[in-house]
Formats: sequence, structure tokens, C-alpha cells
Amino acid sequence: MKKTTIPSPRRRSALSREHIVAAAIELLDDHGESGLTFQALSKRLATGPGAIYWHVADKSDLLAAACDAVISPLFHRLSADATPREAIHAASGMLFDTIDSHPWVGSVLTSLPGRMPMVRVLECLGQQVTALGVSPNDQWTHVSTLLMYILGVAGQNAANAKLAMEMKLDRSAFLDDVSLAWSKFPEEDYPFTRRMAERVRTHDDREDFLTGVDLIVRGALPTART
Amino acid sequence: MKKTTIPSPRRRSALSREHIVAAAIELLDDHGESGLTFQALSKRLATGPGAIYWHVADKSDLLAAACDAVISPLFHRLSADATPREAIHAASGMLFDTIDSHPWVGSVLTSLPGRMPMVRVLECLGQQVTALGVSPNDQWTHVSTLLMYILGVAGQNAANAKLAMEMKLDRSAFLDDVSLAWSKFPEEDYPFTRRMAERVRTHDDREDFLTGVDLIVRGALPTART
DNA sequence: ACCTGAACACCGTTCAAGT
DNA sequence: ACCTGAACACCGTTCAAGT
Repeated sequence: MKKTTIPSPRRRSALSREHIVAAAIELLDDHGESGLTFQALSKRLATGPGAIYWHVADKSDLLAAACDAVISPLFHRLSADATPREAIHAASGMLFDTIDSHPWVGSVLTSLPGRMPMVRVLECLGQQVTALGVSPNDQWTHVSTLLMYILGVAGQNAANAKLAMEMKLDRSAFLDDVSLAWSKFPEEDYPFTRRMAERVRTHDDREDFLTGVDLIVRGALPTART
Repeated sequence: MKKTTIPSPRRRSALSREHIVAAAIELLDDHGESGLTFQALSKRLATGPGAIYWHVADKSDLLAAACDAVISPLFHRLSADATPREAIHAASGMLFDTIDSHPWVGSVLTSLPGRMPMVRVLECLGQQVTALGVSPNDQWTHVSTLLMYILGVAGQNAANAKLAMEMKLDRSAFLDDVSLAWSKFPEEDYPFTRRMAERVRTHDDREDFLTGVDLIVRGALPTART
């Protein structure tokens, strides 16, 4: 909701990749994924669209850079003295918080399989799952299960935010909408969906997410070590 | 790789929602997500772009209809006489196969949170998890964990296919590319990614996916019943 | 009721021309 | 080396006009 209506105070600073990425992040945060256009971006930076292409290859390069700029600082903040389970929990929580406050990160992250912002998440999870004592043979399966789950939640978060913005609703009004739709499905064919209509309106996204992470970690290591 | 170069054999048939959706699916299958444009679609249907809007609200409506047309038949093919675990396994396998042969489904599915194609998956999983004997309090968590995992894999599949198509590589060449990139990360900071470089090139996507499903189901129900 | 197709607003990207 | 801004190709969507 912050408007950040800066008319044109960045005359002095020469255009740089960092400035461009920072401005892109502001646009994405304020107006959603559709808010980032080279038109809007060049206006905010007081240049022409062509200037941006000197510092950035294309739009997907810009999105990747914006995503990485938001995500990479997270992994410097992880305390080293924690059990693997705690570390996974902490990293997941931080990831959720940034995806929650920058919903576009969820969809950009998914769109870069095996590339830089995502590999940071992979590596972090991989090291902790290894430290958990999972046998080398199972490490890939367990880490990628965890990663796919996180990407799924991230993508849903992005989709929710995008739809809510299009419908000009806030998050809770949007969930009310979903809840109402679920309560109208025929009881006969959709008993489960019907039963969950109330739940979806009142649940805590963050808590649900972390419970899912724990559930997967528990499945990965039947011999629990707290 | 099927070209399906039908010049214009559909003169007779009056335009209908079903025809439009079927043509849209063909375009998506043959040329990927970017292949579906109202321009290309109206050319294939031998009409103007405006005609399509009489039967379809807008592009997202069209995508939702195409996605649902591909997904909904799946859930009529589930045999009733199976244990919950088998049913979840079977449904997941079918879902994977359709997402694998129609990669765009992965991204469209994610973009419709709580809406029609996705609710079918939710309901199917929900009924089986309920039959599994999970307590009412835990049903939401376990089902949504499973669903988010499936959506994560679906999204990655779509992203892989999209990138591979842009780079004009087939799937295995694309994975070779990722594998090579992973093998070049600095050993010091990315030991796990490095170790998995070979794995990512040779793994079986479908098998990994189903192993992940089992892992989550196992976590959901510590008291295994086969 | 259903279709036509030109027109509109907007997008990512390019490139000759400037400094 | 870096920036300018007009131009290009293409997109989703609209709408007056037809049948």
C-alpha cells in the first residue's frame, strides 16, 4: 500500500545494475508482477527503455536478479549452532516470510529450475538433510521432496496474491471468496472440500507451511532425533 | 513433435466452446504456453479473434477450461477397490503422466488456487487421506502438504519444458545443461549441489515424484498399514 | 444469436544516433 | 562505454458493423 511516489530524485546516480534491480523490486512489491514493465521501470529511473538493456540482458534476467537479491541475504543469517531440524525449520520460516512479503518471488523462483536463486535453497536444504544423517542414496529424494513442497507453497502464495490484486481484494477477503465457493460444491461429490471450507478461511498459512515441512522431515527420518 | 498441420478442415462445424478448448489444447501441446494466442487460435479455427470472445470470457478462462478438460477425465478412471495408499499412488501417477505430456497444465493448475481444476485434485486426495484414518484435525495439514508438493513438481515440470523449448533442447539435453552448471559450482560453498550434479542427469522424474508422495503419506501416518 | 475484422492500448526488444 | 527514444513486431481485448 506504500505509494512511494518519488517524482525523479535519482538524477545524480549513474544507472547501474544494482539501481535497476532495486527499482524493479520496488515496482514488483508495490504493483505485483504485472507492475514491472520496461516502460514503468525506465520512467522511474528517468531514462529510456533502451538504457536498461545495457545493464540487463532481458526481462527474465532482470526477474532472476531481483529474485536473487531478495533471497540470497537470507542464507547469511542462518546460525551455525543449531540441530539440522532446527536449521531446516529456521530456513523454511525465513523463506516463507520473504515469499509472503514479496509474493512475486514465489513465481519467479519456480521459473528458474536449477538456476541461481533456487540452487541456494537446494544447497541449504541439502546440507541440513545430509547432517540429519540421511543415507547418501536417499538424500536426493528427500531434499527434492522438501524443495518441491516449498516451491508449491511459494507458487500458491504468488497465485493468491496475483488474483487478490486483480480482484482488488485483500488477502482475507480473497480467502473468504474461496471459502464461499467451496461451501457451494455439491456435498455428494465434494465432501472433503465442503468440510474444509471453514478451515481455509481461518487457517494460519505460516503455521500450516511449517507443519508440512516437519511432516516431510519426519517422513525422511523415521528415527527421530528431536 | 506431431505437427498436426490441418489447413482448414473445420469449415462446417459451428464454433463452440468445446471446439475452441480442443484447439487451444492442441496449440499448447504443440508449441507450449507461448503458442496459445488468440491470433493463432482464430487462424486455426478459421475465424476472427472476436468470435472466440463470444464463447470464452478471456484468456485465463480459456486456460482454465483447457486445463480442466485435460484433468477432469482422470478422476473418473480411479478404481474404487483399492487401499487408500494405492489410490493416492494411482491418482498421483496419473496426474504425473498428464502433466508430463501436457507440461503447460503444471503452470495453469498453479494459477487457479482453490478453483475448479485444482479442487478436483484436492477432493481426491482429501477422500483418500480421510479413508487412511487420519484424524479430522490433521486432515487439512496432510492433504495440503501433499497438494503443495504435487503443485511444486507440476510447476517445475512446466518450467523445465518452457525453458527447454526456448533453448530448443529436448528434455535430456536440458538436464545435461543443468547438470553441467551444477558441477561448476565451487565445491566449498556448494558441496551438496556438486554431489547431485550427476544424479540430476540420470534420475527418473516419475519415480522420484512417487517416492516423494510415499514419503509424505508415510509422514502423515506413522502407523503404516501397507 | 453469432460472427467479422479493423482498431486500440500495451508490451518486450532493437537500433541508429547521439555523448 | 553508456545513454536516448523512436520504431517494430506482437499481444489481449473491444466494438461497430454485419448476418
